[in-house]
Parts: sequence; C-alpha cells; structure tokens
Amino acid sequence: MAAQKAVPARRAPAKNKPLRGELMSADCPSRDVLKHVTSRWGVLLLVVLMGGTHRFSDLRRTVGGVSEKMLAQTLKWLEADGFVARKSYDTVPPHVEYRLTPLGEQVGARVATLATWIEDSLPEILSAQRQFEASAQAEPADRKRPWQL
Amino acid sequence: MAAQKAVPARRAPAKNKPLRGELMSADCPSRDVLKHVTSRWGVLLLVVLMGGTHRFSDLRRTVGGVSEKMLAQTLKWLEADGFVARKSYDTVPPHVEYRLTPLGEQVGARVATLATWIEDSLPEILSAQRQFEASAQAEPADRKRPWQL
DNA sequence: CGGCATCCGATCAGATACTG
DNA sequence: CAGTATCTGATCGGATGCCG
Repeated sequence: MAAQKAVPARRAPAKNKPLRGELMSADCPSRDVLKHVTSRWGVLLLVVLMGGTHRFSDLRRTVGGVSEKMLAQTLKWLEADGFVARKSYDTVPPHVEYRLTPLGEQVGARVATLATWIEDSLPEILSAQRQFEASAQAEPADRKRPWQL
Repeated sequence: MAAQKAVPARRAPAKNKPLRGELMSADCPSRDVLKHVTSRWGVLLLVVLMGGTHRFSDLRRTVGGVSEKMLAQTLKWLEADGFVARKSYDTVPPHVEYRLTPLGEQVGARVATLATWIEDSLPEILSAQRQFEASAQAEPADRKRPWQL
C-alpha cells in the first residue's frame, strides 16, 4: 500500500491564487530550467544574446567578471535546454557563434524585462535598502545591543 | 588623484543595442539585487507572495524543499532590498507575516511572468532538451550539424 | 512559532595549465 | 580562438540544537 496518497494534489485550490504552483513541488522539472535561466551568468548571457549573435570571446568580454569555465558551462546549460544555438565554423582560428533560438528569445525577453526593471528601479531599491538599514538599528527590539553592528 | 579615468563610460553606444548594460559591469549594484531575486528560493518566494500575505510556516509548507534556514535567509535578503515587508505580532505563540511591498509587487510580477512562461513552455523545453541530447550523440566528433532551429 | 548559531557536506566558481 | 581538465577556495544549503 502506497502509504501516502497517490497524488497529494498540492492541497485544495482554496480561494487563493492564480499560481499554478507545480513549480512549488520540489521535484518539478521546471526547477532545473529555472536554475539555469536564473543562474548568475545565465541571466546576463540571455540579456546579451537578446542583442544578437555573439562569439565566445565576445561574450567573455561583454559580460564583466565571467570566467571561461563558467561561460562555457552556462552556455552548455542553455544550449541543452534549447535556448541557445551554437554554430561552429571549422576555420583555422576556431570561430564559434552563439545565438538565441526562438524558444530562447521568449525566455530571454522575460529575463531582460526583469533585468531592465531592476536597473531602472535601482535608485528606488537602493533607497529602500537604506531605509531598511536605518529602521533596523532604530528598533533593536529591546536595546539588547548597545554597540552598533 | 585617481590614476584611472573617472568614468570608463562603458564604451561608445555603438549602433548596437537597447541594452543599457550597466548590469554587465561586474561592479554594478544591480548584480546583488539580481542575485537575491533570482536566487533559488527568491524566485519561488516572490511568486508565492504575489498571492498575498503569508506566514513563515506557511511559506515553508508551500515552497517545497526549502529549509528554515534558507527561507529565513532569503526573506531577509528580500526584506533588506525593500521587496518584502515583515510584520511581527507580539503574541504568545509568535506570529509573523510576510507580504510584498509595492516595489516587491513590481519585481514579483516580472519574476512570476518568467516562472509562468517556463511552466507553460515546459513541454516544448523538454522536447528541445531531448532533441539536443539526440543530436549530441549523433555528432560525436567532427560531424558538423546543419543546425536546424 | 519564528527564528538564530553551528557544524558539515555538496556544489559553485576562479585561476591555471593544456589541447585542437 | 575556443574550449577542456584539474586543483582549490568560497559559498550554498541542510540538519541539528537552542532561545525568545
């Protein structure tokens, strides 16, 4: 006997939300895709590639701080997920180009929207951060710490 | 005096892109915000909180696989960035509620858009993954593939 | 209940060196 | 130029235990 219910059916739909939430399942395959897409360099790579085809070294130069290893690694993830197409010209000095697939352009657009919003809203965010820090030390709850942090 | 240029001015605008690209700077503060928002649990938390106010244990139960430590950690990041508001009722059994701030709702909406797209497109993505794996072993060495998109 | 502190293993990520 | 391989340090992230 399966001890547990066949389908836990992530609880009754309730009156709550519009969120499909299969993503909340921990074993949902979406998690892996999300991981690649939202990875440190995945986001930046998708944004850059929204601008068109780029070469390996090109990407390396454009995305500040990325190492060759992580660039290759992340490109492989995105390629395996079907978001990036890799084209290799068999010339003397190797020449490889990367571009988004149609699928990649769709996810890239959404990632770019997020990234752009953050950039545009950075002033507000930084302001909110300062406010938080200020009120954080303003209410140490019960003055348990005389010293600042 | 500053030995280096005051403002490297991330290169001429060129004819290139709509990408502001301050994000590509490696030392851009946006990177940190992006890191919190796109972190493993940050994404899921924002999506869940788009559905309204939730308690700590509530979130713990809803987001499959998250540990208390990471939940607390991620909530703190998001709170410090001004995306999440934490409200603590001083009752006997502690009662703490988390909800999105107006700023958080904006970033949350974009994150949710991305997450939703991935869920909806999962069939296509999985299909693309299989295609890749298939053609990957079909061209083990130097067999160039006419990359079909 | 809602945390925080600690220990510890797993994974990430960078520097370096080497290959086609 | 475009990677791959390896070694190592940093960080992530989970389990446990304690406190308010």
